[in-house]
Amino acid sequence: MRPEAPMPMVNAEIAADLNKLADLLDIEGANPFRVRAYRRAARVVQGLPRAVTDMLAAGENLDALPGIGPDLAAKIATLARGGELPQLTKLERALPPGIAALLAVPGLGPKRVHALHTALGIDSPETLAAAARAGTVRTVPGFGPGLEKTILRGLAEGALQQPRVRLDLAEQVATPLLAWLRGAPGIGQAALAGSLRRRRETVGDLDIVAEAAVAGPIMDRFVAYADVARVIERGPTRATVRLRGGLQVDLRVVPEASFGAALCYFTGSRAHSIALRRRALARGLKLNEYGLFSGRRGIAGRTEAELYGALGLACIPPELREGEGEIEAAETGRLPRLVALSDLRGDLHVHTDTSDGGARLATMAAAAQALGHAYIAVTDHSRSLGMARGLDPDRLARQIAAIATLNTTLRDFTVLAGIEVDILEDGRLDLPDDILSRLDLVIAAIRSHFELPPERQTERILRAMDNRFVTILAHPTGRMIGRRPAYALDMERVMRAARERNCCLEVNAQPERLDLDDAHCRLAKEIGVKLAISTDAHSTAELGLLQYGIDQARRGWITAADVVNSRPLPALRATLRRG
DNA sequence: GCCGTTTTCGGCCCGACTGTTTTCAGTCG
Repeated sequence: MRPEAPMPMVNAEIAADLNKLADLLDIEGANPFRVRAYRRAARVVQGLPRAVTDMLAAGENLDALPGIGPDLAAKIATLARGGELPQLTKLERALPPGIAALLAVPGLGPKRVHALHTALGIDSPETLAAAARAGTVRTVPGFGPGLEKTILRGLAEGALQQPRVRLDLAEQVATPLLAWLRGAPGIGQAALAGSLRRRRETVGDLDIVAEAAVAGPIMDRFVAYADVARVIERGPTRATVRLRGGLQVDLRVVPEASFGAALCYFTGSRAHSIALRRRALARGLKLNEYGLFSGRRGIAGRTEAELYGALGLACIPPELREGEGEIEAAETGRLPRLVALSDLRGDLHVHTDTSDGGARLATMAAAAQALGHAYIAVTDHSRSLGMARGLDPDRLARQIAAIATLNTTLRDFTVLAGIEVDILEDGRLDLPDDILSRLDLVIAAIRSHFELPPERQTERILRAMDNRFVTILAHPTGRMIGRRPAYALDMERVMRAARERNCCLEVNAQPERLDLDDAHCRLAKEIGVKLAISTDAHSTAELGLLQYGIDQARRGWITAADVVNSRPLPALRATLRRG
């Protein structure tokens, strides 16, 4: 028997190891900037649209990535190939495994964790809880009864694993809260900031920025909100609460002259904010949440546009503020004009009650037209999806006829006949070509056998796209946020194959799918494959989900030209025609 | 550990708030 080859690591595992290394270095008291370099590298790796192992195999230099130099590039390569980092092994020997989890306890950072470990041997949330209950935590220099209480409460509230919340759910919480705040006396502008404003697929907490000459009344109203479970922190201009649902909310109130600067600062991301501040410093200026200053003289801060302008930048849309090249683009006038909801002319993935949708064909068409669409594609499920009452060729033929009849009654609106056809395990499609050939478009989808090895999964999809009637690949990774990971496949190969075959990839706008995600959208643009942003609506209400797909596409630097359903119907038809 | 329109060495974002302290360190965003 040959010795077992080391198991290559996927990006998320590499990022986890880099974060673990950062945590342990932090607790050990390493140079905080060095720690930050590791954390930044972890984020970069986590956000890559492609597997590090693939990049290495293609001979790419990892140190071309932002924030990754020769040392980190070597460490990442070692991890990717399944090797061990001596540095990490050594740290893990010196510090017990549970200790990094302590950093997640509110009020505890690296210094205090280090102090607790040194003084009391605390090395896990369990030993910490015991010590806090016994009242020995307060005996450590720098600790007191207050911190002990904070720690106990944090542990009790399960703050250790506060999960991120899906964007749409966070929005449902944030919208009424913002409306409530707007009722405060003396309040001017007020806006949601943070990752919700950047439209990340999930958010960790809510950030709100408000403008007023006097902050007091707004703070009062904030903490009096009916949904507030606990006030965590409250100063004159800033407060933090936890809502009953568990979400934490930060409010910051600033004077009118500072609103743009505060909004920018609290929108982040942190990487973007840091880059802006460095840029200000390089020009002999200072940037903070109150504005941009030359000495004591304020230069900008009332609006974001003014702020970016004063830094020599075009105003950067919030969705791009991730520290991934947007500042360089804004400097040289290469910011894309991002696709907007108003660019879309229709929706290319819609279900009716013929399969598992909730509304009838005519109802869905009318609802879509009322939204301002010029067309929709009705794409019910194919037969192998039995639980969804999938269509066989006969029922599909009847639906094609029904759509043709409906179209004769519609003005300035067209229903395209389509199908969401299952890709079978071997890559064949669930319906024969003779019926597919009669459709305006064909969406191919994986709905079973998620666990195939990556090579087989990729080949399966490529084979499905070999069918000349397939126009769109639905929810290409199959992930469900918080419920199911993406199936393993070589996305870059899928994208190149799709481009060669003139096939589009879907950006599925269902908030729990958002598939493709932002990073994959950006990769699609690089590779030159076209996208279809669709709702996969199963009811008239879900036709309104398009915005969530737009959000991810914007985060992926996508313009209207990259999106097929931004085209008028004749151009769309020409695009969808296969070789 | 990274990085360069001041720098290849010496910097690295900045302020609010809390709890512990008699003036500030640590955490957080």
